[in-house]
Amino acid sequence: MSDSNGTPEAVHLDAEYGLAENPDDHRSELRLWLRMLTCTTLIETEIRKRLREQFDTTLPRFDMMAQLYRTEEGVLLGELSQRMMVSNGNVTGLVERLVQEGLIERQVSETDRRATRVSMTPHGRAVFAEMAEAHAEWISDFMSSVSERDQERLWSRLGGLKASVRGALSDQPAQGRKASRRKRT
Amino acid sequence: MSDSNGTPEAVHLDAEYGLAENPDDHRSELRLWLRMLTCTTLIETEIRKRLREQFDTTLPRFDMMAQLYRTEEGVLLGELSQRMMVSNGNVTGLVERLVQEGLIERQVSETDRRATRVSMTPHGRAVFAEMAEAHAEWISDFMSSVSERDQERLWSRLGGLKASVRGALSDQPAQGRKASRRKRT
DNA sequence: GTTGATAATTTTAAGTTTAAAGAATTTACT
DNA sequence: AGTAAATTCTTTAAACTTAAAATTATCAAC
Repeated sequence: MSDSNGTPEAVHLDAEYGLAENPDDHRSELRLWLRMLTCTTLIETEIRKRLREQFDTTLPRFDMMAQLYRTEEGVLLGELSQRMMVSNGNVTGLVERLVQEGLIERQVSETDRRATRVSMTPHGRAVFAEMAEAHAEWISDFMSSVSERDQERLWSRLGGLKASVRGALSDQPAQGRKASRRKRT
Repeated sequence: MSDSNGTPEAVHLDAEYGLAENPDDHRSELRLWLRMLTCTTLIETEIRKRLREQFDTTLPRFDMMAQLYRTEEGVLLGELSQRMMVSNGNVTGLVERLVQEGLIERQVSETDRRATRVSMTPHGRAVFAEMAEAHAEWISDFMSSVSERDQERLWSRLGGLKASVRGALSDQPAQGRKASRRKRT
């Protein structure tokens, strides 16, 4: 099995290694799960590498800026935590580093002094716009062999999967939050 | 918009927040990418939580044990790094912790004293078998609203995506490894 | 006006993760 | 046989990440 210059094709190991040999040992859900993990990790690893090499930044910082870029009026930290799907403590640290780089800024909420709203500085916007363009090109390139139609189908079916997961999680007993407060008539 | 007991449905924020409002600002590839991220993060977060609560362990440790479980004769550290899709340095640390827990053990390779092979202890196997069963049930439950047919389609199309990504990455210029060495006739 | 429950974020301790440098070993070349 | 290059893993420094406790603030109930 050779590529065009006669050398053996690279053999890639990843999270799916060894599944094909024992197909009955693994339910289809598990194989699907490992494939999702493999695909996202593959892409993430390459994005991380290119962000470091070309923009001297990290993937979590890029992710935070991406969320802030989409909301010009700024985002509360709690909301940022949810949108980035990371813990509050992690957000605090990331914000600190981006503030130090002059890319974002904090404002204490005028209506609730516990809350902090974070937004991008003009400088941050300019820097991010450049990274975002490159990032979009990379993603496009990664998916260049997948037809628009297949991408659309994947997007749609992953939406079904997402709803299934959300549904399964919401059937869990609530952990004593919000549901019992605010009894106002 | 209410669920069955009349309260408003929970509103979930995640990495896809804000995309629908500006569909033209984002290529389909980007939306697909963010959906993939959202799905995998959603599932990972819940698995992590249950592993901690029910088995007092962490997701990376579980992942390492899952790879070792599939290969009874043990795995070299470099190969483990590839199969787990994490760096060599990370693997070293994780191995150390699992060795300390008595779940896995190291053997220096007889044929190459640089290399270390890692395998599960009998105790580790027993512990992992239990976790693996629960884990498979969880994944099944998460995907319970997705038909077998749709899972099959997702698996297949994600395979196409994976190949596309691999292809895009292999078109990158090699970084001076193996390819330029070994001129032997 | 006071109080207890809740909310929003920070801090803490621990684990994970990366990239790069270092050490020991192996392999290829001369 | 000697040497240079490559390999395999460990160590290091820094960043990220989590869960839980702590701190500060808000708000509904009384």
